[in-house]
Amino acid sequence: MSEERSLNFLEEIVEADLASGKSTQIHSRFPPEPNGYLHIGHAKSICLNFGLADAYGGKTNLRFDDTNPATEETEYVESIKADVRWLGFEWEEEHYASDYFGQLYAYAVALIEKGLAYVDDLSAEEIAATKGTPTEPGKPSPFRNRSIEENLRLFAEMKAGAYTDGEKVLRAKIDLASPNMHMRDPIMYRIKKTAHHRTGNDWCIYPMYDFAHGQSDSLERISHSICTLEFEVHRPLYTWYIEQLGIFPSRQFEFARLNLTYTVMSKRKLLQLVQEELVDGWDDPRMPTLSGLRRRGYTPASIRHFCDRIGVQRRENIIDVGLLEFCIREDLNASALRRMAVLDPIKLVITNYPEGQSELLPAENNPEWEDNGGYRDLHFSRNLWIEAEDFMEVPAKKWFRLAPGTQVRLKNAYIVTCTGCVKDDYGKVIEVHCEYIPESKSGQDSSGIHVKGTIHWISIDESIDAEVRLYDRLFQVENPSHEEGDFTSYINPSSLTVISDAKLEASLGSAQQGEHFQFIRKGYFTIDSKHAAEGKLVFNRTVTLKDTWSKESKKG
RNA sequence: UGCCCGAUAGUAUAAUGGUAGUACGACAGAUUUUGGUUCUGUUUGUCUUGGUUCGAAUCCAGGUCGGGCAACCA
Repeated sequence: MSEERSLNFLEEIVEADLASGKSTQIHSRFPPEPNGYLHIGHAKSICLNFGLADAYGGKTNLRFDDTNPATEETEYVESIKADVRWLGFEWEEEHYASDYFGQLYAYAVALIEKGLAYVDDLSAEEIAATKGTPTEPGKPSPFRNRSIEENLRLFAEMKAGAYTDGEKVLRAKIDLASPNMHMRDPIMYRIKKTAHHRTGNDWCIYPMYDFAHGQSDSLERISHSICTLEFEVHRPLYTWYIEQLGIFPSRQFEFARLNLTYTVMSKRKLLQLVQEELVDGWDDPRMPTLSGLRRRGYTPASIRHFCDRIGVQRRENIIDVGLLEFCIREDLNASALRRMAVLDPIKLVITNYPEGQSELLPAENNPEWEDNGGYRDLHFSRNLWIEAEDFMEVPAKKWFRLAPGTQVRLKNAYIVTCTGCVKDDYGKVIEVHCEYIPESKSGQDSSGIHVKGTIHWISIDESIDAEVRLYDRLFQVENPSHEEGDFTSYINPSSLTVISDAKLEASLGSAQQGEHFQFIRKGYFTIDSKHAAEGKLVFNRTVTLKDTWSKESKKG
């Protein structure tokens, strides 16, 4: 965070609250529901909550909003905790809304005793039908005026399991004519005879989110409860419960959720992609989940920087995924080791380099570092692999690479002059020929020749094989959710390309999971945590390098 | 035809009644043994109509457009 950076609206609120004494300490919380994996939209919320507390000397809790046992699982709890830690944050206290079930039940009883809640026997359909519409008031349930004693008895019976799912609910008695639909006698408790991931079969009634969230914040003394915009209309209800119960007044502030181009961000849609096997699980490297980004090779720092840069406001937004890519390139450019890898190999024969001869040439590990990050030795010989796309028999305009008669430098080695190529019976180029210039050796070049192009290469004798997985954006359109029809019909059919026979420099044979490499001129890569196995190297492409040539070549 | 929220370059985000700035992108150039990095420059913006004011992106009013709200989901 740079010093001259201006405050975002949440920081302004916090500073004002601290200055006025409204808050003495900032206490925030990240409140996920354990029913799915965290995605980059959650990262925005995490960075906001933890960042705010951090900046003002406060603390942040992790609280699982686990009030719906039907969809929640311990597996998700574990993945969420791992993802938050991976992102680089550690919470002060770990809580579960389910820890408050007893307290919440007591709160409900208190509201019944104040005549502010009643047990309703209407079915879900009947309640919906009598709720009215945004322009018409709702109609009271025939059970709305039950006595406090009867409500107390019925609610206790609900808790004791005397009724079946859906047979009765507990409703707050507020205002059926409210223009805010959430105030039209909202449901507080429903019967669900379902085992809960933490409380097992202790309960058969569960509080609704609206009856749990605000009180949970209050119980934890959360000073600033920040959430996304869609909960804005819930705020009056949240406040109503707090006031009627006379408990600590946490205050809620809403911000606009993150949207990213060429992907989807709703848990429902992400779940659909997983269930329909349109992707390889929640951690598919094309997914915007934190586990997917991690497997893809994104670093926690790059995601944190991204969240810093996108800012926070209350207006709907869609961030260009190019900004995320900029952030990871920025990070990896500074940290990743440079290595040579040929993804689409074609043979290059240096016809004037003696058969059987070879030499070791030093290559820098990272030109951004002091001393270039040290050097490793590259094996050089007569027969090399080069990238097929680095040769054009009929060169394009502004072509700096190999074509009959042109000169290029082989990175860290010699300048070569292309003398021609060999084709198969179908006219496909299968071999490129060239002659090297001995006095142009890298680091001791006395040739005086300046070439525009430099290409990467691998000595055929010393190369190793690997599978390389190239990823592109998952969707073909900027905003799949805004298109006609099912969003899955906009999936990019070439979002994954698997190369089974890439040629890598030998040093990559010892690559470890979690290490990041720049394959020179090709992009940033990391070991795939899922497909790599003993004796089988598999790399994921995190992101390509910025490619001004591809733009230039498209100009025609 | 209800209620709530919002509207600043292509995308985000500042300017808090006083010179519309920054980032990413795009474009042009320099440097470069990665068509990478780095550096320099250029381009594009206050939704609209009124009002208040010496002065409005900012305050007020009307309009337009966008988002949200009628789950026993969160």
